[in-house]
Amino acid sequence: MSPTMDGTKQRRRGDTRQRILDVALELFAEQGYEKTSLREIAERLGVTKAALYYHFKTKEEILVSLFESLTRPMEELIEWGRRQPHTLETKQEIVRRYDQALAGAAPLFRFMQENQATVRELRIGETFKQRMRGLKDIIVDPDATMTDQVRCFTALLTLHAGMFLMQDLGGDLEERRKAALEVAVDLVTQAHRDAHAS
Amino acid sequence: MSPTMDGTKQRRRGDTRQRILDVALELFAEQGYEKTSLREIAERLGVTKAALYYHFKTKEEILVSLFESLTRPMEELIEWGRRQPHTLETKQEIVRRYDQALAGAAPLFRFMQENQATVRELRIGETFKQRMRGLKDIIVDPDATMTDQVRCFTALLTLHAGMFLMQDLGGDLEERRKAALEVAVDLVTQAHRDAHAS
Amino acid sequence: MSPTMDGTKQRRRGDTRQRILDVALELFAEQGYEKTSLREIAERLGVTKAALYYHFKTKEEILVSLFESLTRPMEELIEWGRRQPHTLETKQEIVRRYDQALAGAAPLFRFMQENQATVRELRIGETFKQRMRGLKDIIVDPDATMTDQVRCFTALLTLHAGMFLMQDLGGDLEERRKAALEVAVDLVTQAHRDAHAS
Amino acid sequence: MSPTMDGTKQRRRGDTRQRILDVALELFAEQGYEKTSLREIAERLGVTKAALYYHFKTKEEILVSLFESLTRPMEELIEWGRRQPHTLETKQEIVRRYDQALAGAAPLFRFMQENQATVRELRIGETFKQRMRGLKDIIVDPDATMTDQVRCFTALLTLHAGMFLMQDLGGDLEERRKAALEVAVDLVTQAHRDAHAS
DNA sequence: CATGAATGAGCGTTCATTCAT
DNA sequence: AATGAATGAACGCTCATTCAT
Repeated sequence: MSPTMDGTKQRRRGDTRQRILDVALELFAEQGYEKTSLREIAERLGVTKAALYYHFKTKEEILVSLFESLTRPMEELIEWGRRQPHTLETKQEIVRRYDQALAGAAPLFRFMQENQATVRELRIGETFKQRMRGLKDIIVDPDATMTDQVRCFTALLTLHAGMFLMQDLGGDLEERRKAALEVAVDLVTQAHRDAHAS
Repeated sequence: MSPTMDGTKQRRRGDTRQRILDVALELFAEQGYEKTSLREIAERLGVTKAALYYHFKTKEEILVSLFESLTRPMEELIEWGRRQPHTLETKQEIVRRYDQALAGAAPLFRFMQENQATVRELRIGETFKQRMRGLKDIIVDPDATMTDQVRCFTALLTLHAGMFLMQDLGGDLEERRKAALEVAVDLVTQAHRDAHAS
Repeated sequence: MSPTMDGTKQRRRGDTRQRILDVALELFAEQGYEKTSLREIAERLGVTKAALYYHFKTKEEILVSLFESLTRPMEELIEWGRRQPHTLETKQEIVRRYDQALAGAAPLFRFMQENQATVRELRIGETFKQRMRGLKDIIVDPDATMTDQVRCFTALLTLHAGMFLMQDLGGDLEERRKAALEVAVDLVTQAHRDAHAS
Repeated sequence: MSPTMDGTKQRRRGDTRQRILDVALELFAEQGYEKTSLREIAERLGVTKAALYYHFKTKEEILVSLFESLTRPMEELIEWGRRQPHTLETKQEIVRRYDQALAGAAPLFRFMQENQATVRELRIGETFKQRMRGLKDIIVDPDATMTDQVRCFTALLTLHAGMFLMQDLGGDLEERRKAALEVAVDLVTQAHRDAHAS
């Protein structure tokens, strides 16, 4: 009965923590945070609730852990953006890279979008808000008119919507994402040109 | 003991139902649907939980009632839009009027936006989805390119964002709303022109 | 708008009390006492719960009233039986008449049978027990062997069973009742003969 | 802190599930199913309501569990009976053994008898009905006259009555049971003889 | 590394009942 | 003769969390 036996069960040794995260993300995204109980997560994994508490101190910590690992790219993007000159090219590149970051952690972002009320009261709420502010500061020119500021903000929104909300437009996901990216780049470009017009 | 006596208690006779709706909307918008308990609503009103059940069959019914009464203008807008020719002017007018509808029921729309995961599982979820689809069908030209379809969809999003999400842009609410409306109209216009270019 | 107008509503004037009893009996028999709520009774009648309280002091009183009016024949039967000589013919006649009494208030007796646990804690519980004891004293000879006493008791049971429990035996209700009556008479007769054998 | 310490608390380790069943049966039989609340059961055990839910999914499941474990002998009896020839001796033996089965789970059977209305709506209702049908099919000859079929059915009833209903006949329980058994055997015998008379 | 057993707080809901009108 | 509005108590159930083993 060595623990290294590669039976279906034993093979999983040590990655329980990751499996918890996987299942939790799936369920959080599907049903929301409050409607997903630890019992449900545990059952789907074939372990007991208490096992979850070996790996995480609270339910919220599971979410924090998911958030931190999955939004690393977004954080790096902001850091990168901060060091760039505020040129049009930078802004366009930010938009393109943010689109990538979104796609890379789609379930989490979907969750964040659909559970805003919940997230607001959680530790990650403020963190996320700051990230969005960081992004905004890069692509929004503070001297621009309010209208152009809105355009830039909307650009970010469009990317989110392209991933999660525009199913009614038909076409497949990739097509919609591509179009959304185009619109987003367009908005940022337009805002930039307005601001730097002679 | 005339019913017009303005005693703190007697004055309230008969309007309990409306007071429940008021308090519920306030709390739903503030904390979310699941985190708002009937106990909380009742306590804030100075009645017992059971009293709520005299006026509404379930917790969900309170929300349904709020939804139905507060989205009437949106419904009427869609009906009006359907009867109009699909001209640019109509689309612009829809956007303007939708902005009005949003402003008139801001707390509810904020609630809908921040509790999407919850709403999706509730009766009003599907209804709301259909409404949004209805709006989309009016301002989105089905023959347009995907990019222009996204532009129209984004226009609607921008209005929502103008009300709830753009606080970081500074300025006051009215300023942001005006700018958002401008961007929205612009997006719809651009999409329309693309589609009807020679 | 005279109250004597024979509109569907107005015609019922004054017999609401009886209509409550009718509906209550139907529901009590169908679903049991505890599972039948006053709300349900009121709704089915198209009145409010409070109206029930105009006619009856408590839920239990509705049942008491049903019981008292529907078991009058049983009471009279016992009074009659007490005045008769304890002959075989009397006993047989008691069985026959009890069969009639049962048939005349079948829903109530079904209710009593299926809700014994509940009835035991209600006011009518003791009353009913005394009635059964009264019946027993007439058809059971106190000097008889225990076996013969059981036979007589079983005779009564058989009648109940004939009305409510023997559906699995096939045939129609009348056929089963006739057979049950025959068996009951038979049991009483056998008990009597045993006791009076030389 | 050895688990064999006979402290009032420690001794109980691991048998909570059984203690729940014991207390539940006692209360269900005494007061009925609906009038017995989980709070009551928990309090009597010195645990919280939630503890019950660790061991059973629902209140109904407690009853199902009681039913299944306590009616095993009845089930085995039916299986045995089905494999026997349909002789008089078999039928008599079934009656005797059923008497034993009843005595072995008296509180449960008393509960089933006194809560028929409730049981009918529960999962065990149909199961129990099928069991009774199974028993009936063994001791009731389908070709017999309705009267003889009723006799056989009555035989089973008599056994039930002997355990629960015949307290008014005086004597002690054992005496009544013996007499009831005698009457039951007699009824079955009589039915069999009628059917197989030349 | 994980389980078994349990808790305390709370939830949405239902009920019989009351009472001023 | 009946309603509208409300209550207090209870119910079955679920949850995140704890802790000895």
